[in-house]
Amino acid sequence: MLVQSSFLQRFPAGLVLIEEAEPADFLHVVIDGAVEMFARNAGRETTLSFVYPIGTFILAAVLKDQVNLQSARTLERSRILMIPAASVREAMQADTSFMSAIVSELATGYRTAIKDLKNHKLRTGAERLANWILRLDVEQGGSGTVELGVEKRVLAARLGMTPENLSRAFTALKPHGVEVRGARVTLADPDRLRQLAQPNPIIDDYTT
Amino acid sequence: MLVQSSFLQRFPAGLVLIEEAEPADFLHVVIDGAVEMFARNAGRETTLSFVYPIGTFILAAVLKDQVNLQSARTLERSRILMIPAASVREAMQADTSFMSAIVSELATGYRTAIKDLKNHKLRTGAERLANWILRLDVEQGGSGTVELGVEKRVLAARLGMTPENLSRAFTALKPHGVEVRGARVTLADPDRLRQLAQPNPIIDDYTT
DNA sequence: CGAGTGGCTTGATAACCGTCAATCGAAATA
DNA sequence: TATTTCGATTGACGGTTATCAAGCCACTCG
Repeated sequence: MLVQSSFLQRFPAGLVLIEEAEPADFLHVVIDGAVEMFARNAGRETTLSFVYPIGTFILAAVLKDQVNLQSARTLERSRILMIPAASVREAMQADTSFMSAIVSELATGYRTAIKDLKNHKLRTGAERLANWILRLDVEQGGSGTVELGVEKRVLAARLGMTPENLSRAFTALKPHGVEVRGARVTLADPDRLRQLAQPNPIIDDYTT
Repeated sequence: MLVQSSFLQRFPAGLVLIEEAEPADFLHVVIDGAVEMFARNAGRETTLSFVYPIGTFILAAVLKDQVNLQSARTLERSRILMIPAASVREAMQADTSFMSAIVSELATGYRTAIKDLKNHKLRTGAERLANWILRLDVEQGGSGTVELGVEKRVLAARLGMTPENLSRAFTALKPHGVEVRGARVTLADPDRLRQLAQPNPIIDDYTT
């Protein structure tokens, strides 16, 4: 029933999929590509998260039948599964294991948001960047060579700073063994960077 | 079963109930009093939220059987209902309507965290304070006279600033009709304050 | 090849915020 | 009443970040 009512859509890069303050009509599942969640207020804009396969967005708004708190745009060509909000709510009531999965997904998202809040309230921009790089290094095999994966201005918004400030943050990390060439970052001395970053398992979403 | 295994405890003011990075053994329900959720990192500390009756805390950690991301301390004498984590998880699987309630509570908490993140990334300290006061005014009847309800240094941590900076933020709001005397704030011209604050229903948790 | 484009970087400046130190003031205590 | 205490405030200063402007660089396209 869920699958019957939903449909798979292709979108080009840079397309706005949903707008904040609008009703959450569909639960979105990223099958392929990448999506940026962002929000605006009083002329300012910030990026709240990236969603990669297989990830969902605006689940909470769908469940509460409320408006989106965030907008979403594709970062690249993407395939998105769109499931009508009402179908999600019905399926949840009909299928306990599905509801259980939703609880798990919601709890994880909630905890990630809390971590992000701590990241922003308890760290400077350079520290957030250092931890971002260290996480990427772990995710990419710990070779000491890291691909940023997104444009720097997008990364800046994700880290809660301006592109100018991101440049300066990279410069500040240079004495700690961080070299940047385009989208590729090399770590001469990960331990020294770790000393600055002080990665914390209850803020940063990776182990070791 | 839930009620059988759980117990109601009284705590004095200022007592730490749970510590971050420790396993979530009990779901906590604030029956009476007030609780401050806070977190530390690298010598810094910040307050993430206040919990008043009837509110819960560390629900997500309990459900995922993981460690707390936040610490909790009482702001005043409080009565807390403590429910063993395993009981919560069992009851959830046994009772669909209970699980449904958990979904709702999780989704609300998730959305509140996102709002808070937007509040911090998209506003200055003075703007956050202005919106905080306007929300209190609405909650307290819209009379233009507002009780802060917590010590200023606690409020400062909640708003993500130092006590010194909170003092200066109050001073900055003076030209917008905000007068402070101790814990009581009076709004000479709420509309002028609103013009500065630009309250936004998808950031601030109140409706006009 | 050359001009244009867009992302990135750098510099100058100002706004914002944190830290340290001193002081104020109200409430509790002797 | 005098004193102590502690939260709140103020001033000075430095660190952090945003803004504005200019320049750099790689890539695209004519």
